[in-house]
Amino acid sequence: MLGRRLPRERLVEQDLCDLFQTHRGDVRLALFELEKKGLVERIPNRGALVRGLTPLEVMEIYTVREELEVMAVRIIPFPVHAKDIERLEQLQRQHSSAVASGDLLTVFYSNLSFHRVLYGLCGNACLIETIDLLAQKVYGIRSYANAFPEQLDRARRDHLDMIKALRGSRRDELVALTRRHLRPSPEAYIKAYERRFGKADLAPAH
Amino acid sequence: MLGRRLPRERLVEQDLCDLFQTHRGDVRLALFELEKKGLVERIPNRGALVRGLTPLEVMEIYTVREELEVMAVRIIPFPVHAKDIERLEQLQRQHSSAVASGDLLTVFYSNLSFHRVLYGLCGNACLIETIDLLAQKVYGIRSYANAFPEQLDRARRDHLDMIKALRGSRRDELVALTRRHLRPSPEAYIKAYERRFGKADLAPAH
DNA sequence: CCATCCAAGATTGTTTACAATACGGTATTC
DNA sequence: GAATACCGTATTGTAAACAATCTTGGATGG
Repeated sequence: MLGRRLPRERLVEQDLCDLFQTHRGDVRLALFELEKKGLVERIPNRGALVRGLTPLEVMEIYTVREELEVMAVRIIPFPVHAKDIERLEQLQRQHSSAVASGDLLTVFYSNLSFHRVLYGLCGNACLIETIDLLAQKVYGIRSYANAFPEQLDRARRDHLDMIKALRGSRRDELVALTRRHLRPSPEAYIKAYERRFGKADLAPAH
Repeated sequence: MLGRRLPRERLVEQDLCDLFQTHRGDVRLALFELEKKGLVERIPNRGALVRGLTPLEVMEIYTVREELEVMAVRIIPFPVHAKDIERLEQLQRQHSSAVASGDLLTVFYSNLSFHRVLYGLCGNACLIETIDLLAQKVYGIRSYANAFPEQLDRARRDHLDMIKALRGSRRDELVALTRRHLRPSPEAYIKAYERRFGKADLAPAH
């Protein structure tokens, strides 16, 4: 999620055991799980590698994400309890100061919490979980969008606007903000991808 | 999915090793995976049990399923290729004859294939995968709906109507059919649940 | 009679060792 | 000189043994 591990990089089980101070059983479990999430590619008897996403995959994931996140904000019961708004504002402040100080790890986590709480308001546990799952699939491309400070700042302002819309129970505005908020990430990734590999390549990454 | 294993039934690793002729490593992997899907509950150091779904969970899952399946049929490119229609008809015939002969295992699998091919037409791999994931979460409640032959027959007729709508490129009709097709399963489950435990109980299953 | 404690058994979690497989380089053959 | 066979190494996949934990049943004491 921070762009430290690059696509096609090998993930050797024993190395990960040393790194995370655990045994191969758990590392194995994690690798299989990450494979299911699409973040890791596993080749039998050969090992695991970091998996890159093609622009096509990214677009498809974001299409579904948009549908689900819009669905979530559509079913949030209005008006939202003041306590929930406060919780969001608190996370937003945390996110905001992390953006200001350039602490990308905290940016990542506070942004995550913000959205979890926001979508959590919808009350449908399955929907929340599914939104989370899809977000995880594209963790790896966040580092592209977050490379530009202006993108981070725009996200910060989106959050503020979302809180305002929530407070005023303006659902349509919230839906529009949700859609807008999702756009830049895939766009930044696809642009970066095309700069590197050219426009034609839409085949799965190997 | 066939109702052989009942909620709260224990799943002992060694027993499953014997049953599936494999070693504990793989059984362990499977149990963790099933836990993530919500079909199995794991208690650390104590073991795994078959997990029951509450009516609330079932309703939530079906709400999201409906959204996604409707999304899928909305983006299917029309007209559908004749070859794809034929493939669906073939699976529908298989399903139909399994219903007639009461072969529930084949009913299950041919129904699964039918829907996979149908939603596969939408072309969005992530959407297809997510629909599949949610379907898996409610595999366990199918045995309730399938207990009544008239339900099986209704499903059979739905499939025929869907094929007709596909052939005629009537999208709105397909959407309506998709919604209708999803209704009976959760209803049958919730009715059976209430008969057994009473209406008030909406807490998570233990 | 009830609560508590303890020990035996069952089960999961971890470690280790070993087997199977795939890759890369070197020698061999034509 | 090129293709191929071979072998050592690195890594994954499997098996077995061991340790940790929990449950159960009965004994003990109040």
